[in-house]
Amino acid sequence: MKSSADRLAWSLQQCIAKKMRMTGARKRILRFLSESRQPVNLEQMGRARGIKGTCDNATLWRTMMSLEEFGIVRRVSLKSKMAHFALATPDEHHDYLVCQDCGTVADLPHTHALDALQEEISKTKGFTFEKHEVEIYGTCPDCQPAKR
Amino acid sequence: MKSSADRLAWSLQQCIAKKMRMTGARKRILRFLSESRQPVNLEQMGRARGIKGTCDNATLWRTMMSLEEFGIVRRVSLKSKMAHFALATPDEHHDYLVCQDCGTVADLPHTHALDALQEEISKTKGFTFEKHEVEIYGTCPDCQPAKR
DNA sequence: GTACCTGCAAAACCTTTGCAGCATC
DNA sequence: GATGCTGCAAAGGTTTTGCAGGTAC
Repeated sequence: MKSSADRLAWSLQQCIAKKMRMTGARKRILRFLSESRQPVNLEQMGRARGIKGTCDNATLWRTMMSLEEFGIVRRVSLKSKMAHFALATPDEHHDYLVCQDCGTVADLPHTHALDALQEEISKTKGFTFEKHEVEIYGTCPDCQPAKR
Repeated sequence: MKSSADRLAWSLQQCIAKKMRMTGARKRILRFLSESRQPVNLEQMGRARGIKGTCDNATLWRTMMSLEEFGIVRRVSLKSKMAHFALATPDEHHDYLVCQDCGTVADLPHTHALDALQEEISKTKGFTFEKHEVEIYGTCPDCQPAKR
């Protein structure tokens, strides 16, 4: 797992490489995304310390659209009404385990079983997974009825 | 794979069990869902032969909400702006393979690799998968650049 | 007859766009 | 100084709700 500082540095560097202007709003947004270990939605971003009151909603959106277009963030669905975003740093997991009851999102670490699954899908379906994304919905430990 | 008739019979039976009133609109909706092998959205449902002109959008929505609440249909995210729904018949796959380029949805048949993945997640994360759902995003054969 | 369902209409909500002014390069 | 970014405001599209009337049980 990369540090927030590493993630921030990576995203800033990407923006420069893509010739995006480094404005105050963008720095604040990238800082927040770097520190967010789970996908966040616009409302969370708008309320965040360091962003609140400094950035219009339209700007937030347009910024996220640009960042997504350049591959710096990913849009994650998560069965939510609102769009969620997460930094698209390389060499980090981008797969999610979502509780169908409470909506908690957990990381889905890369495992051998996942590789095997993708390989099997590639063989049978012809799909490729360069920029794959997996969302698995189940029931988290906290939401499982206490059986005994 | 169950026949459409089987799927329809199951859904009708579920509605009866849940004491939902069997109105004309609901029968038409269930028929359409039974015949749909891919998740469908409200717009598709509203345009479908057998539904078009006979059912208000608000009714469609409220019906889907009821059906979802009773576990008769599932809401599927599919990274689409619009909500998609699919019949939640037992003993059928409810996993999807989505193309990140064209949005095509393919079935993800149950494989041993998927079982292995879930087992591994259960062990390491404590998630259970009674009503699991998996969405995997990759690139379908048609959208892969022709390499040679 | 009662409880639930439906259509119509309008509201609520998230997302998108236009435009004039401003900041970055 | 030119280009791209921002805020404000308003439009667009999907989802949600209220209410009066109708339908299944």
